Amino acid sequence: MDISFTDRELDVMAVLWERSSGTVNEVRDALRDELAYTTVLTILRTLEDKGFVTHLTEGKAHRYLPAVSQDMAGHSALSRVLDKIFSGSPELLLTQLVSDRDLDATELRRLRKLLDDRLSEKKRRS
Amino acid sequence: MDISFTDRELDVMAVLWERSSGTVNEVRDALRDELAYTTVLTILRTLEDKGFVTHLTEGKAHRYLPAVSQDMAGHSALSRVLDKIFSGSPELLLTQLVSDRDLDATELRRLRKLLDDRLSEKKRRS
DNA sequence: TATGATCTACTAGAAATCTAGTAGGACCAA
DNA sequence: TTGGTCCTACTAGATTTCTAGTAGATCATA
Repeated sequence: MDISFTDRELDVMAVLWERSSGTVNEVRDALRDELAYTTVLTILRTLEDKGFVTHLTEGKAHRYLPAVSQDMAGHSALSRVLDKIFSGSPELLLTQLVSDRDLDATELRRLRKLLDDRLSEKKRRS
Repeated sequence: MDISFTDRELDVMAVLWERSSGTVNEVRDALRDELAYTTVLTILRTLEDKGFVTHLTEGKAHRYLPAVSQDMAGHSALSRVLDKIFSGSPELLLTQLVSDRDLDATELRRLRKLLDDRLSEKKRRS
């Protein structure tokens, strides 16, 4: 299954993931750009059509919830970026990541630890 | 400057990056999907309109070249993915990366070395 | 020189995207 | 009970994306 969002849809999903759920107004307020109420509603309905969000009824309004996790979306997005832009090379991607954000030493060490843990876990299992 | 491609455009850019340049036919042959010659031409012209590729004239045909580097495109794509999907957290992104691809120990060590290098470079400069 | 192959330029149509307006229902306050 | 407010459902227009066809130029070759 391929999960992919248009730019606007991604803006909205980011809000829903961040706060776990949201009404039209909550999403609207959280968005950077000033969009009409109905515009945000339309985007949410489109996302619901595509199966990426669901909603509950809350009073007379709807509360929208993500129907796909950040992990799933991240998986799709990352594979696309990795394959098409970084020629499938995780090193290239990581290089870009650390230089882009100019990560500080603490952060770099955290990342390294992450790899260490992964390595020892791998060793243990083999 | 924000660099972003539609799905099809990205397919084409991936080909151009990989082989440094390409005629319509070369690109067409390299694409997974079977597209009409004129379809590929149209995509290249759109990309040229947007300033993402240029072309040279080669005989009666055109040879298209990327006008934006993989690095630049990668920077844009990664920031978007990082911000919107991984909440700006490089750890989350790296976690996804290593688990997605189930990288082997060699690869993991390579990535760790990359971080080590970056760390010592940082130390040296401070 | 006529013909076929190849290439670009132009055109086009369907679908998706992005934005927002209007209608109408429900609810609350005066 | 009427008027305002807030919400969804429906509708709609402009733009972009995706795909590809047609026309016309150019070049090689028979």
